[in-house]
Amino acid sequence: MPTPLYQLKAEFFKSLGHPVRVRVLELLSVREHAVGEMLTQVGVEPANLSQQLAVLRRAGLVSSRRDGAVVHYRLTSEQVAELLAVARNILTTVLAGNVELLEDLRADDPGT
Amino acid sequence: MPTPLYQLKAEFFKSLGHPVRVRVLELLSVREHAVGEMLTQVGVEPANLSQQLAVLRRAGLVSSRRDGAVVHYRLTSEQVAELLAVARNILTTVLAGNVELLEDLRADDPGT
DNA sequence: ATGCAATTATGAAACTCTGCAATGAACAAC
DNA sequence: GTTGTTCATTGCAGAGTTTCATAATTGCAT
Repeated sequence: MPTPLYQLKAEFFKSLGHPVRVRVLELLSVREHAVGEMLTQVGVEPANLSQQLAVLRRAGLVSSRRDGAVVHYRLTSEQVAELLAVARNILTTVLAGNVELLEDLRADDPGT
Repeated sequence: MPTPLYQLKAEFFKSLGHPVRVRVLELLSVREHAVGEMLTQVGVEPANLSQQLAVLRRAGLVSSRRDGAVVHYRLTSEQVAELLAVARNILTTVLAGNVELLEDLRADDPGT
């Protein structure tokens, strides 16, 4: 298997590796959103949000459409919502594992 | 929704955002692998591979087990394989979109 | 023209990556 | 038991990226 393919896949995941970008994708998983709408939900500077949106656009994950003064964003594929769902499941599993660890730690009295 | 949750999700995706780490996860999607095995498949310095494995371990995506001199790695959850599959699908969609763009470009003769 | 929405430009701080050197862990040979 | 070897991990430092704020710019409507 060619190396550049792994590079491509890695770039793909990198584009998801930012809290604002994750938040945006979750908003867009529900429905199309205007930039202004997202601004109030996400709570970052407009310029910052634009930069993160640009990353998602370059990755091909979202597309934008201008309607008068406002710009609307949407997912390019519903599969992105599915990806986020699977990721959430894994995170749940992993964190559940950590909770067990914490309980083990609590039960592990060093004094006895 | 609390901000640290998005931070957590972002960290999760970040841990997938490196070609070596993607490659490792794909190998482990098939079956458990020893570090030495992966070394020959991935083609990076041992120290480098160890670092990438450490990232995956800290993220809770893989677990390791020592068997004599060699260390074996496995996925902590089969769901990781599913995640990679969904990602591959999205990437296919996105790249197909790009191919169309390229064809459009080719058909777009600026001379006429 | 003026104002509002969104994007782009730029630069400083923070973080990631990777090779090299050093360290640790298991095991065989002596 | 300790010496030598192999397998794997950790520490460190430089080079390279990413992030985010401020400032400047573009696009559209009034």
